[in-house]
Amino acid sequence: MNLSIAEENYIKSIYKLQEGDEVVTTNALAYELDTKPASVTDMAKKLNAKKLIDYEKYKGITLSAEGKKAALQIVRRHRLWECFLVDKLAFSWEEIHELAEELEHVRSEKLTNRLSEYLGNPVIDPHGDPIPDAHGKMAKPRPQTSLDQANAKRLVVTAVTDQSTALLAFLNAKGIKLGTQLEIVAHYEYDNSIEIKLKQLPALTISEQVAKNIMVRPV
Amino acid sequence: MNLSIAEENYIKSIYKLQEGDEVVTTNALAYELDTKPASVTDMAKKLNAKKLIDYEKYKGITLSAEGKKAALQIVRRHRLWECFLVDKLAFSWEEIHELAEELEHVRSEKLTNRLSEYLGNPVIDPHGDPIPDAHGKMAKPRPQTSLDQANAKRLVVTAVTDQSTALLAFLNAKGIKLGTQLEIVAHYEYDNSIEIKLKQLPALTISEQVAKNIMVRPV
DNA sequence: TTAATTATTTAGATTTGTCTAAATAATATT
DNA sequence: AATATTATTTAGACAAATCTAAATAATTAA
Ligand SMILES: [Mn+2]
Ligand SMILES: [Mn+2]
Ligand SMILES: [Mn+2]
Ligand SMILES: [Mn+2]
Repeated sequence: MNLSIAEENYIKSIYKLQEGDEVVTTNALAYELDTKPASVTDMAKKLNAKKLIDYEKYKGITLSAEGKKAALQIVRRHRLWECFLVDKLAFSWEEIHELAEELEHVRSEKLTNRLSEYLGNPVIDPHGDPIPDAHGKMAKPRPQTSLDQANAKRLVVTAVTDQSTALLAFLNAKGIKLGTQLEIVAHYEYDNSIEIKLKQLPALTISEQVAKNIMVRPV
Repeated sequence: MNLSIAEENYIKSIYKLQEGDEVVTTNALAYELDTKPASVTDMAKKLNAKKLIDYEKYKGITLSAEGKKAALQIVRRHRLWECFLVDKLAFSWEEIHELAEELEHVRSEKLTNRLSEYLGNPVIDPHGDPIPDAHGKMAKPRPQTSLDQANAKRLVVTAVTDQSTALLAFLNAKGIKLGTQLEIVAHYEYDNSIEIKLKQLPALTISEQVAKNIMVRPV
């Protein structure tokens, strides 16, 4: 099955929006891909014909087994290139997504596997997301919660769910990265903002929106 | 000026066929790009409108100053990725062209320059071709001739002009690579084949076609 | 349960890059 | 110089991916 770049981007976005087994709606996919619902309907028909998704008029989209396999390969390439850019070329985590969005479309298993090997077969990418192996198997992520719902006091940052440059740049500015340890000092009921403290730094208050996108686990 | 992948491939092929200042013909470009002359005419009109080439009906194609600049950037990316694949991922020289053909279209100056730095700012690629720097400047290639026209006896391989997998695989099999030293043992007038001797190896005879594509210089 | 709203699909158009077949221009041959 | 051959361009078509505007289905609210 030879996929175009556009088809690959659709498959990957469907995978992302599925999160388990939820049906993906036309509008959600259009928003995610920054395109129009009419375009999504067109592509849905095509991917359905290619048996990469299950799609019926008005009933939403899910990946077929084959589509899921394809998605995992694309995600693998995306995340490996992100590792390369950070580990080898010293990019920072807010610059890499865009570049990986293009590099992921170079479809060579040999290249992908060599790259993985060269990087030491990493299992998480610079944003804390797991990297599928050559067979599409992914390490189950260790239990983690978003910072706004954490109940333990002492936490470590394990991932960031929103990968927009804006959020990542904000976290950079505040010294928050993967592995950063922090303590919750206070919850403010008024706007659900949270005061946290990083080692060696003065406490700072972050908005609910930020807290929702930082994943953490205890100690 | 934002170029599509197709436009970049055209620009690069025109650059390749120009070799100095020769006018590139419609048919030659069609052959090089494995497409049809009619398609070349269409694209020529477009690139001319974008001022990347000079083109007049029936008068052939040359790159404009801007087109040449664009070409050098693409060539730079192509050859840097080839270096990466060989030096870091242990690919051999006959496997890399195809992959670089895709990687070259990731248009990020920052990525390109970081990659160059990471590789130690190489000035020749795995096929012996010079790599333009960030400003498009290329080391002038040291004087070299094709093996079939060399008159010195003791020679060193400096480049390979035909980058087809077939030729490169042949050279691999015979132990000929960049930097290989060889001696010309005999010219056979009948078919212009050449007998050569590599250190520690029995002499071998290569066809005129092969000899034409191996570039060498004395000692 | 009808009416209003929202979501989705269809119809028809557009852009990009390609093609085939036919027409025309340039070049080579007699 | 006329003719044959080759090179190039044009005309018209097509596939992929997108869009806008209109139609229709599904959902929600009254
Ligand atoms: Mn992408
Ligand atoms: Mn990532
Ligand atoms: Mn290319
Ligand atoms: Mn090369």
